[in-house]
Order: sequence, then structure tokens, then C-alpha cells
Amino acid sequence: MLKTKKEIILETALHLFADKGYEATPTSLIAKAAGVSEGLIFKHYVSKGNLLEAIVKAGYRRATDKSKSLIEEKDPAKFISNMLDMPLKLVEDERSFWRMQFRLVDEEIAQKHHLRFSHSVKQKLVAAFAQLGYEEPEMETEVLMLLVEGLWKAYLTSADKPHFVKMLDLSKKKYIGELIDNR
Amino acid sequence: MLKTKKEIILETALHLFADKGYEATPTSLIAKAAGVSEGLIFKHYVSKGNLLEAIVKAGYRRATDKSKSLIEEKDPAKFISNMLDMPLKLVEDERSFWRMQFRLVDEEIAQKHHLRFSHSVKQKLVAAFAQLGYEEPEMETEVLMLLVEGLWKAYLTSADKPHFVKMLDLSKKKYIGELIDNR
DNA sequence: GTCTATATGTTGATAGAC
DNA sequence: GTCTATCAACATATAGAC
Repeated sequence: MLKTKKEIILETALHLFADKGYEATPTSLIAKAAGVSEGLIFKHYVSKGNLLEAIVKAGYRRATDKSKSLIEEKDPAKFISNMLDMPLKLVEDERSFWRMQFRLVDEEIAQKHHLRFSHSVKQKLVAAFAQLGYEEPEMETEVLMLLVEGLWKAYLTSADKPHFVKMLDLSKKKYIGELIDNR
Repeated sequence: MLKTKKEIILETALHLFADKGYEATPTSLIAKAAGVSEGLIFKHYVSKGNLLEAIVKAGYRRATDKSKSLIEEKDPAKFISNMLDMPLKLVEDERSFWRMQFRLVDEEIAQKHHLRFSHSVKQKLVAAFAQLGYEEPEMETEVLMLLVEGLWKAYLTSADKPHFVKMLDLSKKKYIGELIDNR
């Protein structure tokens, strides 16, 4: 199926935002790279901020779809392990999106979606730790989330998958080693 | 001692950069907030990027001084514990600086100093883990650094010190629990 | 849907007087 | 050292023709 110019604009902007940053990417450059006129961007997306929002929204929709199987896991130990696997699974095929996303420290739109996404995970994580009898499930969750986010960014910049998998394995051993040794 | 206008400009810019971000803070606003003319900023600092560099440089000089005692620790177990304590120790009194710093994802100047700083720590961390007989000291270091950076950012945004200290304690237990139980 | 102008506003930076 | 005045460059966004 052919891509509409609207879609081309979106994808081109995503890659440019990921590479150069949102603020540092003028709409004129997006237009040139996408092979369309600058005016067309505004016809389709009204404003630059709106274009960004469309990109972020679409990205998180894909992420939600892709992570569904990991999140629906009922066994608490496996669920925790799944959370550590999320970076690896989600970044695959979506490197540009996540590079862009983790750069958008100043844009509240990006922050909003990130919070919503991680919040939904957090709830289940606390429940999982509680179910396993941990003394401070909330604390455990917060520290684990810190590590997951760190792994996420690490995998984004490393691009060395085997090396990253070693980091991931060590993390699992440290955090839930006793739980997954026999999985 | 009186502050020179040059110093006032530097400090004002630091706080504005921390609050609104570097790109989003025009020199006109810095001038207004500092109570000086816009031209004076350029007389003293030549360019906006130069002003940022001066701020970053000064901040890391203070950080290096303050972390000296933590870094010079010779006992490997205590040294590792010290690294986990760094966020708490360094962020104190320097909240604005570190908030600004962790926002500067797009500015290479900031990245450069951050890398240099963490690299110097990394070397010693690998040595410490090796000295303690860990199988993969490099991996241990990388994962620990991930967590330290996470704690750093967490403490910056939480502002709830007791809560953060609980996270810190749990982290220590997970990472070096067997080593520091009796310290 | 798409393009070619063009309007409008900001920003970083400079020149010159005091 | 400091201020006032000013500029060129650039960015987002709009209007109107095809």
C-alpha cells in the first residue's frame, strides 16, 4: 500500500526529531526531507507541536500493542521478568521513536504519555511483588522501574545487542534471580 | 563579598535553564531576570553557548571537589557504597545545577562533562568489583552505573528525602548487601 | 491535496555612547 | 563595565492559486 504524504511527513519528522532533536529541527527541513512543501505540513497538522503529538501518540499506540502479551502475564515472577524484557522487545524496530522520546525532556506531551504508560505498569508490578511476599513492594517497584528505564536508554545507545543481553541477564540475577532460576 | 554582575548573570541563567530549559530561555529573559542589559551578557560571555559552557564547567568543578572524599576511599566495598551515596551528596545544595544538567540532552558540552565525570568513576568501580572477586566486574559496573544515574534523577525530582533514602537503602541491599551489612 | 509566496514574531548578536 | 538601539537570520504559520 502506498504511503500518503501525510504519513511521509510523520515518519520523516520522527527520524529528524530522533537525530537532531525536536527544537533543532525546523519545519522547513522536515518539508525538504519529506519532499513536500512546508505549507502542507501545517495543512495536515496545524502546528509543529501538533505534529509532535501525533508522532508520540502513534508511537505509544504501537508500544501498547506490542507489550500487551508481556503485561498480561499472570504469574508474578514471570511478570517481573517480562518487565525487564520490555526494553529489548519494544526498542526493536522502534529505535528512532524511543530515541526521540527519551530526548523530549522539555515537551510535556511526551512526558504525559510516558507517565501514563509507566504508571499502568507500576500498579501491576507492586501487586506482583506483594503477591510474592516482598516486604516493601512499592520500594521494590520503584527501584526496579529505575533500572528498567536505565536499561531502556542503555539499549538505545549501545546497539550492541549481545552486550546488552549480558547486562539484562545480570540485572535479572540481581533482582529476581531466586525467582527465575528455574524458568 | 559582593557579587559581580558577571556572577549574577551566571547564576540567574543557571536557574532559568534548570526551570525552563536551555533552548527555551532567551538571553533577553536572562537579562531581565538578572537586572542587566542584554548586551552585557554578550560582553562577558561572547555567546549563549559560551555562557552555558561556563555554567557547566563551574558546576562540575564544584561536583569534583565535593565528591573527592567519596572517590578517594580505598576499601572496595565502601567505595561501591560511596558511589550509591553520590546522588544524595552531590544534589544537595546543587539541585538547580543537576536539574539543568539532566535536561541538556541535546547539548554536547553538557554530555562531554558528564561522560568525563562518570568515566573516571567507572574505572575505579571496575577495579573495586574485581578486587572483591566478582566474576564480571565490567558488567557489574555498568548495571550499577545505570542504577546510580536513575537514583540521581529520582532524587532530583522527588524532593522527598526520607523516601529517597529508603530507595537508596534497598538498592544497597540488592547490590552490595552482603558486603556492607556490617559496616 | 499541494504548492508558492508572504506575514509575523523572536532570537542571538553587534555597534556605539556613556 | 554597562546600557540603548538596532539588525540580520530564521522559525512558525497563513493566504490564495492551481
